[in-house]
Amino acid sequence: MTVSKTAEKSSEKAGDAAKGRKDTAEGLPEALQLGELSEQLGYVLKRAQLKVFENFLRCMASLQLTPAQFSVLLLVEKNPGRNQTEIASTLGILRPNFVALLDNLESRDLCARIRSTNDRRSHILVLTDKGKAVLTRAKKLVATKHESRLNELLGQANREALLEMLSKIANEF
Amino acid sequence: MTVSKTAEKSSEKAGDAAKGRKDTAEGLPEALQLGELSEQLGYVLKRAQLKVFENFLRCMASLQLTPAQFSVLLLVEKNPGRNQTEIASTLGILRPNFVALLDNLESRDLCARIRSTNDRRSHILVLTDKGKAVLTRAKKLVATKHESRLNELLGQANREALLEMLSKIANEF
DNA sequence: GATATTTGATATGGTCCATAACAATTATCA
DNA sequence: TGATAATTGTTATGGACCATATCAAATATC
Repeated sequence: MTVSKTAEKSSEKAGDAAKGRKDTAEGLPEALQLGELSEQLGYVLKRAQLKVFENFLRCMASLQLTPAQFSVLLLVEKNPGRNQTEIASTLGILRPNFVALLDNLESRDLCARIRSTNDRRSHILVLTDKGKAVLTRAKKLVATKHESRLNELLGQANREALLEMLSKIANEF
Repeated sequence: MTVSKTAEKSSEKAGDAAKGRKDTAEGLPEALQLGELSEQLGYVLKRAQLKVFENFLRCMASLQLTPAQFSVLLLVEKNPGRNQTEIASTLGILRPNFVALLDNLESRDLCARIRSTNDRRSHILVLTDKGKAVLTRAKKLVATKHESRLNELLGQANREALLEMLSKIANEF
């Protein structure tokens, strides 16, 4: 490691700062200043996304559905008769990585691969009855526990505005 | 794989749907319907975040800085004299995972670890002169190429509203 | 009918994230 | 003071997610 002269000087200053920094009366260390970080959209976006996914997983704990799995079920329900490539690509999932995800859903009898009679290479995806039932329950959980809490926090109008802006970024950026 | 009777029936329907589905005049396959997915905040949030990070990396290609590395440099600049644990934890990075990240920055002479004289267990973090210079250039790139494009897309007022809502989610959800 | 393309699948490597464990150092407190 | 606990940086390790190359079977193309 090499530190230039001025860097060494600033490091001495840093040491002094560390020594001189006062903790609060309760003995807690002073909180760090986020500074420009709190203005960086990417930073705040990432942290918000982590919080939302975290809460999603908690709400779905009883059904054991991850966001990715939930999105697959939703998309297959809305688009019956599509094959793996189509479903995976519209979700931004690469075909190789989609295989294990589907294996999981199929082993839990939530979804089924069916050889297409038109093109015997492809597998058509369908929700099983259990898959439909689970998805229905999942939607209810998301609506009542997850999205509703976001409405509380932001307000209905703001939530819609947020969704619109994020869609714009996702589609046009 | 087991499919219930009704699921089998719906799969037949799915097969028919696949057979009956018309492609566009140009021969392109019909686009899938996102349906409720486009209303799921988590889904849109994740996609927007990926786009923003992707653009960030493109803007920073000349400086070879990832979002995480940039955030470390920003935080160290704003909080000189803090140790690894403090910097890492406020960024949500676990101490073990912070080591390699710092090794990288230090090997590029952007940042330096300095043994604290107060507590000889801890390493105080400082930006080197090169680190300060690179960070200055990075900030300019982010402002002119990255954040400015978001302003174009959303408008200044909307961008600020978006940031506020995301902060609320990140901090209070 | 020979060649190219597509589909699902496997293998594999990279990155990020999380936990356990360790040596050195410091804090606690009997 | 001295034994014990806690903290700091670090290593090792495993899991989740993501990306590429490759393959056999099936289909498309010409």
